[in-house]
Amino acid sequence: MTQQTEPARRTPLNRDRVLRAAVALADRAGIEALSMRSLAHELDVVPMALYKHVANKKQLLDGMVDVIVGEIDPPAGDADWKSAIRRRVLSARRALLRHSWASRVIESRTSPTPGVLDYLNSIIGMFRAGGLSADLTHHAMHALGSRVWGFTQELFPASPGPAPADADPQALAALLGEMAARYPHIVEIVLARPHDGESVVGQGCDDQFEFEFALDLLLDGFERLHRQGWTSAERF
Amino acid sequence: MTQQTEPARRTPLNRDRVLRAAVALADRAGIEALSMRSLAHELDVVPMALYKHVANKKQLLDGMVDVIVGEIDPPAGDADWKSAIRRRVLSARRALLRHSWASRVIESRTSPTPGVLDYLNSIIGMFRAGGLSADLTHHAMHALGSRVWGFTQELFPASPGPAPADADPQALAALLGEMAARYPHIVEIVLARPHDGESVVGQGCDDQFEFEFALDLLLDGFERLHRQGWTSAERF
DNA sequence: ACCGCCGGTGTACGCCGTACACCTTTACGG
DNA sequence: CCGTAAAGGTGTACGGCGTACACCGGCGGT
Repeated sequence: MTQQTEPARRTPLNRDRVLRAAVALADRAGIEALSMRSLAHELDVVPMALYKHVANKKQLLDGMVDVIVGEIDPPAGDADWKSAIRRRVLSARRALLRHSWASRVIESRTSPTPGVLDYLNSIIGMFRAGGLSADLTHHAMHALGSRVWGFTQELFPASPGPAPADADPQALAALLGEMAARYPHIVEIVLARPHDGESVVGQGCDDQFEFEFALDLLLDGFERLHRQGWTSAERF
Repeated sequence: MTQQTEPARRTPLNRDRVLRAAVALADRAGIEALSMRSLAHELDVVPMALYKHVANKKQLLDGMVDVIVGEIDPPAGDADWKSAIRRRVLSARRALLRHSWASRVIESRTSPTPGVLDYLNSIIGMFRAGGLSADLTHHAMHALGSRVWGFTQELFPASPGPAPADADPQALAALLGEMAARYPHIVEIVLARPHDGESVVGQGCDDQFEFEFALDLLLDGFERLHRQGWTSAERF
């Protein structure tokens, strides 16, 4: 028989399948569990096979970034520049939140990929279309920083100390006491959720609110500067 | 002779010497060249010796962060909250700029060290001393994000494409042309330095200016919200 | 005189990324 | 129809990493 009885022939790999599998694996097992070997195993292939489709691991990560960037909604034509940019950035945020590893990978990339450049180019274009000067737009992009991607560096990646979901509440309260003695301002701030829930530990912050708060503060600032015809030459 | 003729006995290691050597090595050779092995070699010691002084590499990096945080100037008592915070943050920036790897390490740390907590606590205290509510301060800290450390995620870590210090200007100009065709807005922005130097490629941005621009935009925003008695409950 | 501990050693394990030579399958031009 | 060359997958191997674990010399305290 010329046909192999084996379950047909594996459909051959290609760059796209590799990238998608990498994204899926990182989603499921975490970015630190993504190695060329583990990815190859996932694809039922020997590690070196991957190198026929991506040059090296850096390029793999770059490709994964572009996959995620491709999930960001295209700009919506209507609306003023401010809310158009706001919407787009929040869309980027949703994409990044779907892949919790993505922000860390974007941070660590050392040279921009075409997809990244496309996105940045288009955001800049939205500022310009809104009438902001190239000068102001330049500084606005810097001011946004990683916020154009919809994320901010978390100051407290998790609650400090051991995970909150362990140990008896006795010890937990004691720990909070220690914290309050040593870092009174931090504790006060962490507990500062205006009214409602008075759970002992502030159950974390509303990240979405925090993000929009800062984003709006910046966008409003840009708008104000734009209206008053600001140029960077003013501060000689 | 009971005395060894060898150059006496090596003064024994301790945690502090290890951390300082690690910082020095990272400064000199880059953070990616810092391994337990290379650090041990630097200290004329076998790799495993380090583990008598730091639990593992994560803790080594945490310790290095605390060394850098220790370089940040203490708060200066005089002056209003805004300029006091401004000064402190810019001092943090100077410390981080002295150790170019530090921002990346701070970003990647997963749980805060005592030194980090001290610093954040004191910044928060400065907001509170200025009269800002715990609520507003909370959001202000989030809005600052990594900017309390004096750095911002760079959008273009270097100029895109190959390093600028190579190849003939002919090819470089052609590359710029391609860029301008594909990413017109980016190119316009990059070249938008108000008057002076008209070098072909914008020779990079004035990072210090960009940082202060964004920092002041945020601080001014906080001040405005403070003056008008803003609380987060407003946006129900 | 002894013991215990502290700091430094040596060996080894299991990961990692990837260079390189090899083999199979497929596509195509003569 | 065949020969060949490319494309895609394999196997082996190397050097590097973090670190577990057993060990050992010398010093201080009893």
